[in-house]
Amino acid sequence: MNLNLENSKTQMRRGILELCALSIIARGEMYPSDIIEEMKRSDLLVMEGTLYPLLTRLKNAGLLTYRWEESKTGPPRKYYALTPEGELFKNELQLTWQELVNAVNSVNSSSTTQNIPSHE
Amino acid sequence: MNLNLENSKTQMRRGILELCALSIIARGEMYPSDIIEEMKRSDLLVMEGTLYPLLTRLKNAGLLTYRWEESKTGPPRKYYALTPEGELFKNELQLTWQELVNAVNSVNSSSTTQNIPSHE
DNA sequence: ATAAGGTACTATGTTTTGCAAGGTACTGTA
DNA sequence: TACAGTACCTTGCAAAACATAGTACCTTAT
Repeated sequence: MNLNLENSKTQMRRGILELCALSIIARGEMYPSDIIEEMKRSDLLVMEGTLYPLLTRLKNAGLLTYRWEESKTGPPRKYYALTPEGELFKNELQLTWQELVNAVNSVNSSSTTQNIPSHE
Repeated sequence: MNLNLENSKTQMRRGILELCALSIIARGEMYPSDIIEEMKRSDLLVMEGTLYPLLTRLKNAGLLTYRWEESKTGPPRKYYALTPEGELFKNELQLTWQELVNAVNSVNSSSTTQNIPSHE
């Protein structure tokens, strides 16, 4: 039951990666190493062992498709793209994310003013 | 392997509740039903079965303390308050949260401009 | 006194997911 | 053939949210 910052960060990442992967792929076809690079660029570290199962889940849910493409520097790559359903779901997730941000801001902002002076 | 909005919402909530609970308690002593009410007010639904174990974890980690207080309308209540360590940890979590928000915004914002015209 | 109903706290089992670690397979070079 | 690099995949573990059920205390009514 380790309660440290690293662990909390991991917990916060949950459910966010789904949205971020969809958002990044929405820019255009991408293969996993590209996606990892893009996330790194935004200070969102992702492990291979996280991303591959995630992409498989999204593909099985009909939100992504992929095509194989040969590479000159190694084995062939899976280039992912959004399906129409994926586009819809991405938009819903963005809305959900925005609502969550608002909720957290709301909880945190009211902490400064409220000190509830007790009658005395 | 259900991939629906409700599930994604739940996953996004993860790790946030810890921060929100600390933030709410930071306003002053609270007992669990109060906290649930406060969160509901900010559109952050929490189940009893989630909050009670969470508070226990935070207390065992030395971030919270509590005292019993009698109630006129039912059994005694556990009023929680932050320890100095809890205050510190709350601040760290807020920073972590802000970094995450920035990262997600960064990923989502660049989706409009980037279309990477390929050389041809 | 006892029963009923509400409030508050606790415990158990399931599910999901991030991550670490390890594995497979294709490519080019020495 | 051996190797290094790239890319993809799988397995097992741990943490946490939730549903559900249960315990305990208090007040009120019969």
